[in-house]
Amino acid sequence: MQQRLDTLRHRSDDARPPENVIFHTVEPTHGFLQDTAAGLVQRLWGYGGLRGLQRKVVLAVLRGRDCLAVLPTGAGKSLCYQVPALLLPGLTVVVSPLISLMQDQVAGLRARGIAAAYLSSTQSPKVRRAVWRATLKGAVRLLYVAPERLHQLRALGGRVSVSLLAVDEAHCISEWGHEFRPSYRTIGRYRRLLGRPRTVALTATATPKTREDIIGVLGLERPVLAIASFDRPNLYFEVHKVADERSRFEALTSMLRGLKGSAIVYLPTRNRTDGIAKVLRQRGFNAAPYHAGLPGPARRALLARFQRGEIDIMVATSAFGMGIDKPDVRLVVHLGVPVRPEAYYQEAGRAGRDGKPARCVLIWAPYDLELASLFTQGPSHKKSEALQRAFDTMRRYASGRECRRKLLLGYLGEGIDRCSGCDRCIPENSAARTFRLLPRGRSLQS
DNA sequence: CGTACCCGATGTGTT
Repeated sequence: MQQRLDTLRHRSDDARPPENVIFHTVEPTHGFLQDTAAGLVQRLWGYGGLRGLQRKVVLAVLRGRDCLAVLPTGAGKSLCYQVPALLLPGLTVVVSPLISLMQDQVAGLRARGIAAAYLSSTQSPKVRRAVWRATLKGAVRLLYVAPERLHQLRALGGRVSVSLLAVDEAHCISEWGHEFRPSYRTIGRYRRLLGRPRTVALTATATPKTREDIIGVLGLERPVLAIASFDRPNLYFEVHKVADERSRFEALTSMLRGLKGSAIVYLPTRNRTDGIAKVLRQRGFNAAPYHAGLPGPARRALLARFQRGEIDIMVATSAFGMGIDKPDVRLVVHLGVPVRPEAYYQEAGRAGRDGKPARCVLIWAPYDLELASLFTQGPSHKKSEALQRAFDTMRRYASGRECRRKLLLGYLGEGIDRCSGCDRCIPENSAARTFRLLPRGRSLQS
């Protein structure tokens, strides 16, 4: 509670770029042809055109269809709704989970001359009023809001028609909607209130069950599905079982000593994040802790320093996640066992975004499984069978003999022909050579 | 365990 107050207090005195509410307007483009969408992408983004599944989504949305897009980071999810937003008349409402994501998106759009805006608690009443005024005048093409604010869209009162609703990071409906951010499960209601505009839901990770949940909650009608492969051939998956904290720390430092480039170390609690970061620093590593207990400005500074390469190792809770896109993370280590495989895969997948070889390592001790099992009860001690099943998969991931990649991708609903590298399929030292994971002469096993 | 929005009360410093 105290920490929550701290975060709030620091948010207001935080230095932010000036809130510009003067909009430039891009020439409206008429016509619903593929050429028009491609032309727009060329003119405003400088890309050759739309890519595979991206084009599928854009065309489906332009034809008036609902759409569920499950595309990995880097596939260009944002364009899937931004391009239709510019080609359709009226307003596009984008539901986004984080203020920082809204700010990034709006800044990017405005840099291209697109009239985009967001509404959030960080804005002064003056700025918020200006955004509303511009929106009601029809001067805003894309309006970003958190789900908690959707009810305010009643104020549009039919004066502005919403032609497209986009739900970014739509997995939040399933992952956060039940306990943490219940507003996520009410989006469907506001969709009906807005006259059931065509709707596109986007996420990078969703199991078949999560997809059904998203479709149900939003009330998508015969949605077009655009689902990409999640296999990341350049990632090597490995698991190390240890008996105690001492050997766990030894395993961790031996990996970090061989590190070329940057790494993320994930821990289950803030306390342990602080502790491990401190000990690593004492041992001479360039590491820093990151979690939601730190004041907002400090978090932003840490993120910026990590992205500039001034911090090598981020020791973090799951707060270190959305909106991070550092291409050259060579190693992601989990100390402890996450409950949900999709969360594990998403965090581990922050390694090797540049396509070059990278390692995803889980270091676990038997008591980690008991702790994780406790978490499957949920915060209100409700038994969740779905969570139980998810954790069974993670237990098998940690302690079973199956191919790590096949298990994770299978859980995400994808079958694979062959594994490009995990400690069950390729012996570690030959993998160390293939993946160039370590400097010459070092053995992977400590 | 850990993830974030929202709002409104209270306090601090500037016009």
